[in-house]
Amino acid sequence: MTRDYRPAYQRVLDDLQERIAAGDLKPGDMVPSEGELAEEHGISRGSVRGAIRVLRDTGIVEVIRPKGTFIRTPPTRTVREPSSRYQWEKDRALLSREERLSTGASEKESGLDTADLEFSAKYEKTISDEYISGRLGVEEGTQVLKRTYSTTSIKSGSVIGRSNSYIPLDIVDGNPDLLDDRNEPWPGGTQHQLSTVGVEVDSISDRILARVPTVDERESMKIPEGTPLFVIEKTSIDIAGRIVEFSSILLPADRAELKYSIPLKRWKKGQHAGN
Amino acid sequence: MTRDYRPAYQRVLDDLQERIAAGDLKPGDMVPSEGELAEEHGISRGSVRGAIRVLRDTGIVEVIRPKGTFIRTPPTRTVREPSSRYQWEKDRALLSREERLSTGASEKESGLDTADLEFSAKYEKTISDEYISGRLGVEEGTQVLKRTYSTTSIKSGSVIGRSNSYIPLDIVDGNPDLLDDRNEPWPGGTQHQLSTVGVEVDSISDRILARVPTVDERESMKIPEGTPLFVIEKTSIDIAGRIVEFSSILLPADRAELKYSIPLKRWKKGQHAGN
DNA sequence: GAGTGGTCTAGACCACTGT
DNA sequence: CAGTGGTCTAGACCACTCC
Repeated sequence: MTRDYRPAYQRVLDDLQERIAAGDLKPGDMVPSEGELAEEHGISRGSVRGAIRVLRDTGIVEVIRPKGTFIRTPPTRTVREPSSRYQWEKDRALLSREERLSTGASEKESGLDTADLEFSAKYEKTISDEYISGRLGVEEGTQVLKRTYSTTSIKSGSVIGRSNSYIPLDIVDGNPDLLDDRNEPWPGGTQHQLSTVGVEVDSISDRILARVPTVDERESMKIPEGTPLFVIEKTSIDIAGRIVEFSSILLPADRAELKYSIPLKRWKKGQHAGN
Repeated sequence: MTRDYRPAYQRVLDDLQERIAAGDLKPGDMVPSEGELAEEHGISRGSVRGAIRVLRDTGIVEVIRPKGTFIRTPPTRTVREPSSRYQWEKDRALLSREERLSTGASEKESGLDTADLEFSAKYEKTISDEYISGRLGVEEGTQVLKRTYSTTSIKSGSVIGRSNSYIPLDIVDGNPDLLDDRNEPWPGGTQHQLSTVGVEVDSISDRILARVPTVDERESMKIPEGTPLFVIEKTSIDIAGRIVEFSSILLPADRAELKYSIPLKRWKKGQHAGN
């Protein structure tokens, strides 16, 4: 007689994964309750919970309390494509107000409906701490404009992205409109805002990290378990070589993907096939 | 009298986080054992385990069995900078064999020692499935060269990255050397390999996702709990507009960061300050 | 009131390592 | 051998929603 040496919770896990793979459990379906599964397998509820936790932590199921545990529907991903988006924003900064009004910034991201997006912004003057100073290349204690943005999908109630943007105050204080968050959403975005104080952005550099969200972030952005967070640190440099803006952008990785295109310089004629 | 309404495991969690924040528990230190913590707080071991799980899942502690639970030392991150790296690789494809030999590909990534890196490659002819066909823009069932790469840090024994690369076979079968993995590591990398069959890469597009690793990936790449996985889907397009290579690259996010620079076109003279 | 998952207890046995 | 975390049990009470 062959015994089954797998731990009890592993047997439940394998069983559920088989049912999902076989299509017996489809997205939206409720997983049998913990009590039922315990009885089915002749084990205690604690062990069943171990199996369910693995499925939750890998984003396969979602607990909706107190209804039950359900197979998750994979969310649609919003594509963020900085390599073309940043240039598009720069081109737009030269257009008239009417032309800029006709298209927004976040609507450029595909996969989502404009009408479904809710946008909020808050401005605040503050003093740069060690971290922000390092990123902006200014002295600690320098006055900066801190702008906090949040984009939410109304339908799903989930946050698409959230960002903190920092600009040295002396760059923007020539235009009082730039210090007032009632002017948001600003048609044309940051690059147009900067253009009103004579700043032309020359290049933008993105640093990308991924990590597990903190408990606070999970709750405030309604991120399900098993979903990492993209952290994009965006640095804008103007044609004089100054850092004119730094943003830290948080994107839940189950609803975002990033895309960068890198064009390469052409070889000169007849140059290929180095030996 | 004020009662403490937090769940028991939450109290242990908060306590441990305070001790870490205060510096009482530093990287490398052992967290008190589950039994000790249970006694300290007058609760059962099961509740203590709940607190420890949160810390493990957010990458703060690491369990080394059967020694104990320890505060993790944040690993050094390897910077991957595709926007300059791809151009650098292209430039290198034109150099002589000696010049190409003098510098490797992965050594361009900063943060790691060349001598510490172990590299392995395996080639295999195969038939493209639906997914790969879609990515390469070829018909399902087309013959492709599949190349599997793995880079490991010898010292830490952990995998830095792993990738699967696919090239339509008709592109490379003109040069038998390209079908033989004994020629790896190939000085100059993929772009030089392609140059030997007359292919000049014109642009490369990276699609970036992040997700929680599967159990298999966690074990084979020695990824600690609480660490997401970067998935980079890299598509190379040649000057004729053909897709000449597709790779899927896995990078554990605790030891990687990505960096992309986007140069912007200059405005013409006197063009700023659109109204 | 019935059913769900969240939390908790007080025990238990196990595999593994280091002394 | 002692000490660690991994697994497990058989109960229990709770807050919440739906009917």
